[in-house]
Amino acid sequence: MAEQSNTEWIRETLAEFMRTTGKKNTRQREVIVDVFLESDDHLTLQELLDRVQVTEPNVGFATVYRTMKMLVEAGVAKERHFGTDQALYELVHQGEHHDHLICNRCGHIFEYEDELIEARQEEIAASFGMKITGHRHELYGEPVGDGPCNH
Amino acid sequence: MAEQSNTEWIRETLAEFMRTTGKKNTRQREVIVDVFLESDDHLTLQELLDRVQVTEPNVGFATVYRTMKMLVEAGVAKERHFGTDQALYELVHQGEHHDHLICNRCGHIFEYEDELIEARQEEIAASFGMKITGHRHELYGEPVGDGPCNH
DNA sequence: ATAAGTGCAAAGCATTTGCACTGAT
DNA sequence: ATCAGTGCAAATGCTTTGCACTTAT
Repeated sequence: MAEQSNTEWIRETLAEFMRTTGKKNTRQREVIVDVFLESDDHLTLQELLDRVQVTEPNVGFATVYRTMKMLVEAGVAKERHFGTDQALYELVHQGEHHDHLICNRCGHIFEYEDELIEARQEEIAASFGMKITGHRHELYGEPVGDGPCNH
Repeated sequence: MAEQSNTEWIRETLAEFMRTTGKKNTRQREVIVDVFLESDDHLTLQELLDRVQVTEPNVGFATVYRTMKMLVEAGVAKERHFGTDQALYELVHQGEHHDHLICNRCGHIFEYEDELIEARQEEIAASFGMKITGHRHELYGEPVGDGPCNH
């Protein structure tokens, strides 16, 4: 299945990164990576820590913090900031790119991909003599009706 | 000129807001608003404070902080967060909307408006049964050539 | 008079770091 | 043996707030 192969890709990419940069394999990092891989969601450091501590109660916040930074550096995780000042971490899916639509009512995060917008961004940048190295596109909204949302 | 009339619009909108919500006019607020209006730029609270203190050395950080929050509430200022965790404030221009392209090399902030993207966002939201209440679109990039940029 | 505003300093809070100890290679 | 990793607690950095005093209405 696709999910399985992305997990494989992440593990391999990370292993390669760690080999190249001389990082060591530790029990803590293994657990953190496992927890992160198991949840295809947007998690705060605290949520990650809580889940890690189920297996390894002694792991500290700083270790999760540093490990997630490493995953971002290795290119297998992304750090996001939606409205709040708390960082959220999400898995990178090989070769994919997506942006986010956040429901104001329940906090649900939708993901979307749009070629048209991506292309348009490049044109805009070019019109200023620039090329894009990164971007951030977040939509905030609410359900069209006004019942409670079922996201 | 157009800039003059936007200043008028801001002053009137703000006066109306203050009247309606029972806020008082103070010397501090006048100076802060003047400083903010004079600079059509993206300013941190500290930068605003520095400029305010040229005229009114006793004004404190908290007053600038609270005044800018009020301006945002009144709809005449916007608070932005580009990359750093420091808030930047910018003037609202009546009836206008724009997004930003930030130069990684020199920090210059370009502003752009794109109907096509705006429309596309609505379509995307609609495809999830949502309507947009707000959005955030930031492009980060660098000059096409590799000389130093002259922004 | 009275309710809002101000300035200061302290509190919040998420993030980041210094350091002595532990553990992987 | 060596050097990276860990856990803790303390330090940051920006933002926010409590409080006693001041000022606009």
